[in-house]
Amino acid sequence: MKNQKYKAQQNEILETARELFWHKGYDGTSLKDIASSCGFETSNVYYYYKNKEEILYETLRIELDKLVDDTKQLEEDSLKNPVERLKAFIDTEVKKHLGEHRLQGMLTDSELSHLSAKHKRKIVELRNKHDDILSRIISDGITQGYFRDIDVKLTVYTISSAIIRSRIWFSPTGRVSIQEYSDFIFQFSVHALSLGKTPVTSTAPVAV
Amino acid sequence: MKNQKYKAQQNEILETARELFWHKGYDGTSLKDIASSCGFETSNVYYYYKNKEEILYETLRIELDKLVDDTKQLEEDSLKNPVERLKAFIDTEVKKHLGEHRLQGMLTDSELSHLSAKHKRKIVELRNKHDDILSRIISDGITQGYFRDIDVKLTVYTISSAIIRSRIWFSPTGRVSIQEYSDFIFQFSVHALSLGKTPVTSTAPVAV
Amino acid sequence: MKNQKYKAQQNEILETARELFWHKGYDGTSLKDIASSCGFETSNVYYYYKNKEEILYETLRIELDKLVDDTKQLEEDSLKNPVERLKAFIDTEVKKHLGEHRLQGMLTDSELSHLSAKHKRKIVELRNKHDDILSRIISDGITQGYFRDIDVKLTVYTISSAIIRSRIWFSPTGRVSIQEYSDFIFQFSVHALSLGKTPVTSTAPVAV
Amino acid sequence: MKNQKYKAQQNEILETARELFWHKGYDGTSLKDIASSCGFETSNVYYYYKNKEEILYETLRIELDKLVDDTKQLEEDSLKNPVERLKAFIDTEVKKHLGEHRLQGMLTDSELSHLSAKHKRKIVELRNKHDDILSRIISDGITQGYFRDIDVKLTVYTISSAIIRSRIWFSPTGRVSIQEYSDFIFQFSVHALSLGKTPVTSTAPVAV
DNA sequence: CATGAATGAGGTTTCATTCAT
DNA sequence: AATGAATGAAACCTCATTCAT
Repeated sequence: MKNQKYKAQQNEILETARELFWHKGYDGTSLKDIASSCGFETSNVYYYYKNKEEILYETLRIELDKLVDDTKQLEEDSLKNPVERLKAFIDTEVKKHLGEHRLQGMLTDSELSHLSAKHKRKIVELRNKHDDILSRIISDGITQGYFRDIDVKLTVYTISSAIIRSRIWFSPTGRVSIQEYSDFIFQFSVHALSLGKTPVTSTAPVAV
Repeated sequence: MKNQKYKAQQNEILETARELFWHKGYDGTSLKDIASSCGFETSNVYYYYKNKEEILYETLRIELDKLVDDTKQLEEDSLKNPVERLKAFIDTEVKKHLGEHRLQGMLTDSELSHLSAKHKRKIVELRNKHDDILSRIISDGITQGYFRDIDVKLTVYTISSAIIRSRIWFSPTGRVSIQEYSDFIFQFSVHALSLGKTPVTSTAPVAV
Repeated sequence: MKNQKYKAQQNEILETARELFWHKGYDGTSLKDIASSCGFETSNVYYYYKNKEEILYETLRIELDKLVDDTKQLEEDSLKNPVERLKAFIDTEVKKHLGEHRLQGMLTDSELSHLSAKHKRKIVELRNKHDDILSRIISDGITQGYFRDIDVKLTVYTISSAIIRSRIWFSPTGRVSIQEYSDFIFQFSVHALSLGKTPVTSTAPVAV
Repeated sequence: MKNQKYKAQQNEILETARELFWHKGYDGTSLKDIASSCGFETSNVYYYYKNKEEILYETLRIELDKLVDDTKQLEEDSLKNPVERLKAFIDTEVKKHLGEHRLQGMLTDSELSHLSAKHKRKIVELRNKHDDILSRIISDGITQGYFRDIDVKLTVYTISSAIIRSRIWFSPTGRVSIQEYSDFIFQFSVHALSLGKTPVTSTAPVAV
């Protein structure tokens, strides 16, 4: 049975790898990069992980596990109304993606090809489970009359894209705080989902 | 002076490289991959390009040049109203990203690190120029009373993210056509930018 | 289409590899060993062969092809009587195994496990084809009354073993010439296959 | 002074190593393979042996010691006549090579190169001692008129080869039992050593 | 205009070995 | 008596790049 120090080292490797994979991509990150960042030699990585692919898999799995965990309570429609659930969902996600322990949403896409068939299946499954949570919020909102009748899948993709890509341009030292950006995405989405006719038209400018 | 055939070959390499860079990333794409796809030997690539980095640079430069070209006419505020300009912008972009000659939006982010300092500066400059076009449309829309008062930069990022990431989940054989998705993004954005109070609230459900 | 120099280089690698595999085994031979013996760098080997396994396969395949080729004419029972065919077979084999271009019989056994499934099948097939030639000679000899009724398969194995293992102890500078050893094996075998009752018994010593 | 448990562990390592060396060769067997098969960690092997080479040496030494032990009584010419001694020798050897505790005759050849100079000398010495036992049986047989006048050394090599290589094709589940094969080799050899003129000629077929 | 041939750096991985515990 | 943790050498292999032809 592996003790605490072993698990701690595994964790450090994972954290380091995640950060590096994010910045330089899977192919662009060498095990030497990872090992050096951890302060030991390349070969020692193999004491903790079978190979590079396993590190990628663990990275992705843990990320998605956490994501699903943090949002799964929002699935229960009884708790709150869909608007509040949407707000909570976006808030959780944005903070996950931009906060201290940033999630590397991008990994989920381009790096999937490096996974073994079995691992890929597992990861896609988790990703779908996560998407389903947002889907449910949107469709509940439509059914219960909070949102207009809109394509649920496209909506999920659009909102997710905005959150995931925020990682690219968001700067912790910038003008906008994480909370402000979270609020922005929520407001943007909620306006987009608003009931009623298209509020602006291209032919007749609407006065203030 | 290089003749036409030379340029044609350069172009084929570039097109091929772009496609491969997109699918497998810069690090995941070898010059042999590119050469093989073009039907000749690796060493021949060096007759057309100095090195791999130059191919990446050209790939990015041309992409962004085209993007800027295709959208720069929308900058002139006199032509049409901002709503129409937004529609045209989104339409052009979505088609660029999802159509036959897909743009590799992703390149613009993670692959920048592979460029030399000089090349990086040039690419970032172009990207900013492109972002400015959308910025201008949004801010014109606000000034002229078409859109509500909203953070322009965040809006630009959000809309761009939705478009760029569409590449990841969009399937040409799927249920949704490119035109439909373009329309969806436009409607989504235009709702989000709509004037008036927040159309839904979390406390009072709006009846059907 | 690969030209002559390419094929010549491939051949040199193969010859070198064969010699090294024989002396040090497959696992004990590094590609650097092979490359160094050929006078170039390790990486250049990959210009000629896909990987190490392919070199092993080619080594074995060519050897066995040659063996089968050289002995297949002996299969035709019409030509000569089985005793002469046995003599010719043994002579060919011994010379193949001990002569200038020594065949590496040992490879056929222990190194099979390093081959891919497809390659292994091919090699075993060739080896069986070769064994069949000797089998046919023995069984023809029995049928035609030259040899006593003896287990054909065990006989084939026993004679083959003597020939193959000669590689281990035979010294070109030693007391015995290749021809003498070939004659010895033939005489030994022919006595062993002789008709009649067991010529010596353990209970009654046979006087001179 | 090392106690019994220590020696028992040493022995288990040796037995395991012997089996693995045989199946995969010295280079193809890792200390981890050996340790895992014994049920403990790699580093623990070093508590019992100085290094890998020592394990190989001990493996070979013990094998040959046992071989010599088991056959040395056959050396005394007074005991039985040479034919019976040959039968006993072959029987012992075949059973050693094919029985439960199979001897790894092959090791004696290709793996010698991994030994230090001192160890190599010792092993070759033991091998020669073993060969001498068979030599003595054959030469006694010739002197006492049991066998025809034949090259003793070549005979020893030929019979040994048949026995050693049996390991390669013999299958415990096959058609032939160990005892049957032992008898076969004995009969084959005894025929080969039989007195009298060559019992078959290539010119005049001998009728049944 | 293109290939042939080679190299050297670097990547992933394995493995014998060590040393502290 | 055995494990934990780490290392360094070396293995296989890939790849960008070069240069002669």
